[in-house]
Amino acid sequence: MYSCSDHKSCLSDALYVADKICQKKGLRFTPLRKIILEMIWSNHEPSKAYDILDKLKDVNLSAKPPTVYRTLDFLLENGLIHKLNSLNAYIGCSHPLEHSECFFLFCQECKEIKECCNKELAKAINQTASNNKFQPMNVTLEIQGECQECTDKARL
Amino acid sequence: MYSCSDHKSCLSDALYVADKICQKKGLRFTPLRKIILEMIWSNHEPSKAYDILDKLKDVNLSAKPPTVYRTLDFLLENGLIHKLNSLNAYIGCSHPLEHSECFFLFCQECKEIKECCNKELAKAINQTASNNKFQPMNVTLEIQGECQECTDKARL
DNA sequence: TTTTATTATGTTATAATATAACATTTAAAG
DNA sequence: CTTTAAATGTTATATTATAACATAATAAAA
Repeated sequence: MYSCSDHKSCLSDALYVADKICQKKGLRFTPLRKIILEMIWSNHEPSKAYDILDKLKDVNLSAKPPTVYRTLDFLLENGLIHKLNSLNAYIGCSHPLEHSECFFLFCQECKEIKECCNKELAKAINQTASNNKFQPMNVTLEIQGECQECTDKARL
Repeated sequence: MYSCSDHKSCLSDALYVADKICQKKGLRFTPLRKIILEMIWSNHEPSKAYDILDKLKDVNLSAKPPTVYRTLDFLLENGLIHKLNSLNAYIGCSHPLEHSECFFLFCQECKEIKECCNKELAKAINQTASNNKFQPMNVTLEIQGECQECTDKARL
């Protein structure tokens, strides 16, 4: 799905923005937080907590689940990553702080995630909630399917 | 959130429809499947797999996780229940077979779920997918927040 | 600059959710 | 019937996540 011509810049941009945000909010972007965010941004696929833990053990032999989950919580709380509930996995946020409602397209073929934020859709969701006299606080919208590239490949 | 004046009829309707659907599809609506669907429909709150297992043990002492998960899989596959990914819980489908895309409102206060299916919203989602050249196959839309009744109560 | 408070991380243990693999039973089809 | 297929039983284990308490590192106050 992704055609980022230079993934290194996806990664470095994400780290740069994360650092900025932490500075602005007076939060500490510690080495642990940085390395885990780096791992999550190593590609555009969702990362599983225990896979992160395994990688982390290469660096820190004594890493344990709470090490990872605490860091994921920090990153989630500060909008630097998202949790994909339908996959029990985590993905870097491609535009932290810019909005609150993010939607996800997950290609079951190439396993890549695309974060797509669309005001029309957000509006439609809020309208639906409103029609039901419901005050939305947290929206999970995850669309699984197949991206164009994979559909094209399958046709060959 | 719910004001079903007579919940017994929610339950009996659901069981009746499930039975009909199984007949139509040539599937067996066994006692186990029926009792678990009944448990799920005992209220409008999401049911957790291990809570179902605990209840099931009252009836069948030797019930074990696969007993429950297999039955949940059957009910899911045949559109009789939905899984709420953001809660790791299950809820009865309020209109099996009538459509494929169901959205959920979950009130964090009263814990009730409302299934809300809205063509406009489904259209907006498909449009978003289409704009991203993406073929949707499975949509998870779960809105957590507060229902009117609970908001009103809090104001008193 | 030392002390104190706060935040982050380490560590042990366990909870909660879910599935694999194989055995047995039950019901359906021939 | 009896053979086959579907459902359920059973044992074991995988996967995901958190509670609770100990220690270390940093920041703030004195």
